[in-house]
Amino acid sequence: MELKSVPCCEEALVHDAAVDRVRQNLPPDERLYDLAELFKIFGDSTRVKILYALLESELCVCDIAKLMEVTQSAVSHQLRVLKNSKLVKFRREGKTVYYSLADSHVIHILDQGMEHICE
Amino acid sequence: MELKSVPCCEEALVHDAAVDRVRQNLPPDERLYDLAELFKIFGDSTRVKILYALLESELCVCDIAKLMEVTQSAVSHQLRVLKNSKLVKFRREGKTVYYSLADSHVIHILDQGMEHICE
DNA sequence: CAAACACATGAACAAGTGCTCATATGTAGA
DNA sequence: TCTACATATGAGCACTTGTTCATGTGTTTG
Repeated sequence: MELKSVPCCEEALVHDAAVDRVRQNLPPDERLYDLAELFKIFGDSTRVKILYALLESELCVCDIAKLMEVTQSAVSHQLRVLKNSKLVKFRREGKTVYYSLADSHVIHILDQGMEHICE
Repeated sequence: MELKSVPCCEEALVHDAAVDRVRQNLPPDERLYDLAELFKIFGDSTRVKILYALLESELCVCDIAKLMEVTQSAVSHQLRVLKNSKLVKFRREGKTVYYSLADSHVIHILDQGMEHICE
């Protein structure tokens, strides 16, 4: 993508030093991209609700659907997203599949977010 | 929205207890919705990059645009989103507007996410 | 194997999002 | 007040996303 060469703030010399310093300490683009992808997963109320539900107890797809009052299909689609992002794991027992949180990072991320909300 | 009355998993009696318990400990829908809205803000690489930049130093709009190699307009739009969510604050000095992180919650949320990425 | 159940998945569509472009607002200086 | 600069904002558009509906896959039971 090309950028127009717009005249920028003229205190350039002063700010350039700060900009360069910031640029050097910035995580690589790819990592920032991955981080945004992760938060994107948490950025949907259906998925957040699923995660909070699994925080309490391991649950099968059907139970989650009942709990949330959405279709089994919708839940299944979202569980796939969560599974791909390694946020939940699952085990099969006969016909039913039980989902649970993959690790404690999920809890910590949710907690930090909640803390900001409840200021 | 109406839901089709689909026959659900038949161990209903067993699971219903778990479902009810989970339902009771679940945060209210509105809170879950707000939480998702918060994470949605972090779910964009442009905004995440802006936040990481501000983590180092207070910066004016133009510097951020230079740093990120995007247009001033794009930065300004995103800063508005961050401002509305109380994730950044700003101060005016003549023609230029300096932005900085609103509080330390932002840092903690980013950190928790990074930790999950870098597993 | 056939039937029933739990779950997964693909297509399609409506709603939301982030960018660009053009323009408006606010500020400082002549 | 006129001009230049820094930033903000509105409209339009391409792209993404979450849901629904229909159907496919996998498992158990008869």
